[in-house]
Amino acid sequence: MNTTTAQPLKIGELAKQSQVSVGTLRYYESLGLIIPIDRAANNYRYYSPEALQQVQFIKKAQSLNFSLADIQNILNLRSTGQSPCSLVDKLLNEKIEHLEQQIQSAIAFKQELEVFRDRVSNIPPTASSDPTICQHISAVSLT
Amino acid sequence: MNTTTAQPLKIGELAKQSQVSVGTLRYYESLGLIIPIDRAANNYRYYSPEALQQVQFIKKAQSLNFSLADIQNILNLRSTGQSPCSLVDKLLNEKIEHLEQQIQSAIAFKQELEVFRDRVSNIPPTASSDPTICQHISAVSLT
DNA sequence: CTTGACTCTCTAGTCAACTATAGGGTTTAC
DNA sequence: GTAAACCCTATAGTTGACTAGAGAGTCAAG
Repeated sequence: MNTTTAQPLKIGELAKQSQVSVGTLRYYESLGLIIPIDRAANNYRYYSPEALQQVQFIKKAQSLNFSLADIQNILNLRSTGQSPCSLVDKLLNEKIEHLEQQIQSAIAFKQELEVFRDRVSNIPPTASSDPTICQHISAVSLT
Repeated sequence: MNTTTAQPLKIGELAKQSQVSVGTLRYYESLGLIIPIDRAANNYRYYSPEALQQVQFIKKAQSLNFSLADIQNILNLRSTGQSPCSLVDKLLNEKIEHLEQQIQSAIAFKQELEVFRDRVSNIPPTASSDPTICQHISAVSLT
């Protein structure tokens, strides 16, 4: 569809484009997260251009606390005998729900930290070098 | 202030109340995250009741991707020579900012997963047992 | 036709955050 | 006054997610 002819990538190219090390890519493969479309006669890995998006998906999910095992459960369904749809659906619903909880939790925690910060910055200099500040810190903003 | 007389806790009690193992509490102490108010003659650790809140704070921060080192930076300021206020303020501002980014990112990712889920559940059964589903999965919802 | 940049496999090391175990002392309930 | 349940230190092991290194094959430029 694109004007640029989409050629298979060697691992080093995928690494550079995705900002993920070659070692990490091979590690991901060992977990079944990304699989090269081909191994040429020379035994080099060749990746489809979509692999780049897949790696970015992995990175994004990972930055949101998904473990590689989680991600594998989402991505690597080919091997399961059952129809993937209901499975994916279930998994995704769980993940979406969990994400929603995390968002709410993060919003609340951010507010707590803000209250905390404002409290701390209102403590006069003399008081703030008081060792008991730590007691305050530990007691503030902890619902 | 409370009607319940607040007595120092032994490590097992703190563990039970905070749902954190005794081993983990000792580990936290080794990092300087929680410090017992006292060591009795028997060498047992005794914690103030506020320690419970502190442990909950740690757990909450941790669930939001703060490392124990991060948390220690926030909590354990007693030892720094400089006034903690500006330091805490800086740290907290960074953390709040980062949390805000994570929230936005999580919201966006959640939406992506929802789109993804809806796409998957619209694939007819025959298609969904097609091995190429994985190609779709890897190509969908990956901004 | 060789040199340097790439690739391969396999094994081992690292770091964070725990968890478990050994070997011993203490407290509490009966 | 003893047995169970607790506490102590110190060390070692585990898990997840990598990172590094050895030893060897491959490809592209000059």
